[in-house]
Amino acid sequence: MAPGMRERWRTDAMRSIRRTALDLFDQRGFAAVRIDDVAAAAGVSASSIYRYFGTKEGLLVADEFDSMSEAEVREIFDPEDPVGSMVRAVQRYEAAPDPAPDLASDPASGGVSTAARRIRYFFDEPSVRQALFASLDRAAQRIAPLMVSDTTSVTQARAAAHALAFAYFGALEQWYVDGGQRPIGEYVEEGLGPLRRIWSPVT
Amino acid sequence: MAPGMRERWRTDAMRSIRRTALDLFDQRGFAAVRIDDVAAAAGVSASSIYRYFGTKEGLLVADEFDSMSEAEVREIFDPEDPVGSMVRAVQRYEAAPDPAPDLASDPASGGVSTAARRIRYFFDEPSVRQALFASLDRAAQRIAPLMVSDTTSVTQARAAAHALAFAYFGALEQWYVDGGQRPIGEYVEEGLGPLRRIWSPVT
DNA sequence: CGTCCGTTTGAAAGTGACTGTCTCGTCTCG
DNA sequence: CGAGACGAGACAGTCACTTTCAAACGGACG
Repeated sequence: MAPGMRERWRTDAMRSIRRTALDLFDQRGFAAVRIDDVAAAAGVSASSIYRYFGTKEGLLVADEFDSMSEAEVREIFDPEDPVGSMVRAVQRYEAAPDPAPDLASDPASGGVSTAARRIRYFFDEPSVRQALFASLDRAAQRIAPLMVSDTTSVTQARAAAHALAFAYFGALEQWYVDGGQRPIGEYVEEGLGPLRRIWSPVT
Repeated sequence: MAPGMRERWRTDAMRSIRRTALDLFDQRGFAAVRIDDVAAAAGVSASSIYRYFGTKEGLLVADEFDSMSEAEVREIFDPEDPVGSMVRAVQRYEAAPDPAPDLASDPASGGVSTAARRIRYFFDEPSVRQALFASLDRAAQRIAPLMVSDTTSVTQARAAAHALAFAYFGALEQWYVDGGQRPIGEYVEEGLGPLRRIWSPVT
């Protein structure tokens, strides 16, 4: 359970790098910022950034889902109520405080959480959008096996998993397009609501 | 209506380049083939390949949908029966002959249509898979507005469009994983079938 | 048939994301 | 405290992709 100093330092470094990168992206634009710039500003080497995040887009698209164990996935995702699971997941995400809540809020961030600031790139920056698709795809691959049942074939489970993951994306995009006035959860509930008619709790 | 020699030559060149690229990919693997190799083998410049296809993945992921007019999309996609539309679309694709049916079948191709040979890369090559996602995303963006109705909000339409497009992908992947024994149409029908309970013909 | 114009092509140089390898410093464990 | 494992930085290399520019080509018109 004790992670060891090494691992903890790595986690802290990753948070710091991501914050630095986000600040730079907001200032100069995603395309205009090079990995070297982020590395220099964060005080690490470019190699490390690739070790940590894999790609430039990885700085924005965190795969909390990827690092979850099978058990954790099962806990979050209920095959009996997939739509409700997604709604709860996004509500938890929305309510969750910053992974690195800064005591002294950075002037560049304007007090907005990094989670909220990242989302803009999901929809405006094509390459980031693509990376997000890849992330949703991986998530779908993980929940698909959980959906197989007596009444749901492997093919149907696979289709359903991708349908859920990307319908979720669609709802999120609409939330973004609308300027994020109403809470995200409502959009997911509204957008995915019709899917309850297929996989509803207590069928 | 007469396209002019220039345009026709361009179309022929594109077909030829794609065939050449596919042959090279099959021989040496996608990653091991450079754009320069394709250019040299096809007798064009690398610049032209980027002009024609945009990216290396574009050589495999053709966006017939992108080049369709609004009217053509409306003709193919029936908002009253979205699932049926997808099934019919894939059946048409499956039945359609090669865009460039070779009189003398290339020994490298083994008589398999280029359409069938391409699919392998959709699922095995990560970057191609991503490019396909982008293509499905664009398709979803186009059909989403068509799905808005009295009973379907903008949010629901957007979610539904992405759900349909990517559920389709899931069904296709299962078809591929199974080794493509049964026809694709059956997989799409099976995988997307449950969605009929939401948007069925003659509600 | 010759000429001019607009579009397209190829050539070439440049950019930057990403990879592989090596060495060195630092943490962990005995 | 020392041996070994492990991760970070430095560095060179590859290649997808972009931009620019001059030459070549097709098409319309005299």
